[in-house]
Amino acid sequence: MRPEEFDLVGSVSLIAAAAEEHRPQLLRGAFLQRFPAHVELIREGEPPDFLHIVVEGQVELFSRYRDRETTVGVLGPGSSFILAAVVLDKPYLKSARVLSSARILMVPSEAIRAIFDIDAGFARALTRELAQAYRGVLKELKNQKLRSSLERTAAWLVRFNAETGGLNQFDLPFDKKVLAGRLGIAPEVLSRTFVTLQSYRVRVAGRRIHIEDLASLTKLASPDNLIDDPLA
Amino acid sequence: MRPEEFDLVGSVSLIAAAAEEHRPQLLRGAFLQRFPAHVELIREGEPPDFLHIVVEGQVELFSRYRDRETTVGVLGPGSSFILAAVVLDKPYLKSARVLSSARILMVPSEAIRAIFDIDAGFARALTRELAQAYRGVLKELKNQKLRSSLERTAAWLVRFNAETGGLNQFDLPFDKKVLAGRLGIAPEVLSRTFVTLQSYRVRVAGRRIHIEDLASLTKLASPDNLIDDPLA
DNA sequence: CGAAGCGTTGAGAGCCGTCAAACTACGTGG
DNA sequence: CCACGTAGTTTGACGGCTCTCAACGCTTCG
Repeated sequence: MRPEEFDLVGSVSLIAAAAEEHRPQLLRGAFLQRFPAHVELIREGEPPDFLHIVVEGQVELFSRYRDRETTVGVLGPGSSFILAAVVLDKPYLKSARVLSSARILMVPSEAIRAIFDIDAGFARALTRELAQAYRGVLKELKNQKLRSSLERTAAWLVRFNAETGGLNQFDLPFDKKVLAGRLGIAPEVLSRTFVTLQSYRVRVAGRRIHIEDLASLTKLASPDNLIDDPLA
Repeated sequence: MRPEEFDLVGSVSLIAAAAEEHRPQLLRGAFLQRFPAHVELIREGEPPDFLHIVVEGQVELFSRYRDRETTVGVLGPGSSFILAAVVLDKPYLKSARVLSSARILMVPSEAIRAIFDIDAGFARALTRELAQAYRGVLKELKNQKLRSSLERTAAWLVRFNAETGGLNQFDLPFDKKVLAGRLGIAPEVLSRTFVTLQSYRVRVAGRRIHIEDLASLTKLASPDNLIDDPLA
C-alpha cells in the first residue's frame, strides 16, 4: 500500500480500533484494490484468506443453492464482510460480487487473528462489530419471515427516505433488479409491487421515487425499530 | 447460588472462558432458576438485564410483528441467548419462552460487560461465540430463502437423524407444532409435508419417525454444509 | 445499426397460509 | 377408573402471494 492510502484506511473503524503499534502489522500484507463491476470477490465454501472492507462502491453478498441464488445483503463504504469466517477460520458462507466499481481493502486473515489474540481493544471492537452484524442478520430474518413483499418494500422505502434526509423523494441507490434481490423477491414482483404502491401515492419514474403521502406508506409498512432500525 | 451449583455452571463454556479470579464476580449476582413450561423469559424490546444460558430443558426464541409470530430458534442445554444484546447494551430483538420445564442460568449483563472489558480471554470467547451465532442465523436465512418447506423439512430430518446416531429412526424432540415453527411453516403445512414424505418412505407415527430410504430423502433434501452443518 | 440487459406486463401454476371441523392424546378431577 | 376439557394434530376447502415463462418496449453501448 502507498502512504496516502494509510490515511484513508486508518479511518476505517475496525482498523482504528487496533493499538497504534499493531496497525503496521495489520496493514503489512494488505491490499487496497480497485475492482470493476460484476467481479466475484469471494465465493462461498472457500477458506477465508482476507477480511474485506468496502472503501468505495457497492458490493452484493449472495448465496447459491441448487440452481437458485439469493441476496443476503448489499454493502457500501465502511462495511466489512466475512468477519465471522475470518475469526473462526472457517469457510465463507456467502459469495460477494462488485455492483458498481469498487475499492476494497483486503487484510490477510492471519493478521486479523494474530492481532485479535494479542490486542484486547481490537478483540473488543471485533466483538462489537460481530454483535452488530448478528443483529443485522436477525433483523433480516424477521423481515423475511414476518412481512409480505409489499410490507418489506414499503418499509424499505420509508427507511431509505429517512436515511436520505426525509425529503420524500430520492433516487434508488442501485438497479431495481438488485433492490428486488435485497427485498427477497423476483424482479417481476417488485415491478408489480410498485404498481400497487401507486394507491399509496408512491410515484416511480425510472430510478426516481416520489413519496407523496408518507403517512399512508408508513401505515402500510408498520415500521418496527426491532426490524428496521439499523442502530437498534 | 448454592455451592453445588457452581460445578454445574463452571462447565458452561462461556463462564469457563473467564479467568479463574473473575468467575466469582460473574456469578455473584447470578441466578440458576427453574421455570415451568410456557413461561416467557424475556420479551423483545426490553433492555438486557441478564445473559441467559440454558442448563436444562428447551427454550424457544420467537419474535412478534403485528398479529404474527415467528420462531427464530429452539435451544437446548449449553446454549446461551441474547448475547449480542448484552454486549451492546441494546434491547432484545427476540422473545423467549420455556418449552419444557427448564433450568436457566441468568448472569447480570453488567457483570458480563465488566469482565468483557478487563478479561481479554473472556472477550475472545465472546467473540467466537458471537461469530458462531452469526453464522447460525445466516444459515437459517439461507435455509428460509433458498429452500421450499419440503426441502427444509427433509433437510431437518436428515440432519437430526445424523445427530442422533444415524439409526434412521428417532423421536421428535418437541411437538410438531414447534417443529413447524422451527421450519418456518404453519402446523397444517407440516402435517401435509409429512404426507408427501411418505413417497420418500418416511413413516410418521406420533412423534416416532422412521426413515426407510435415507438415500432418497437425502436426495430430496440436497444437504449443503454451508446451510445444514452446525459446525461449518 | 444491432446486441444486450433492464424493466414491464400478461398468463399460468404452485406453494403456502387461513379458516373450520373432526379426531386424537393427554392430564385432571370426580 | 372413567368423564371431561384442553391442547395438539389432521384433513378439507379456499384464496392469495409469489414464482416462472414468455413477449415486448426501452435504453445503453459497441
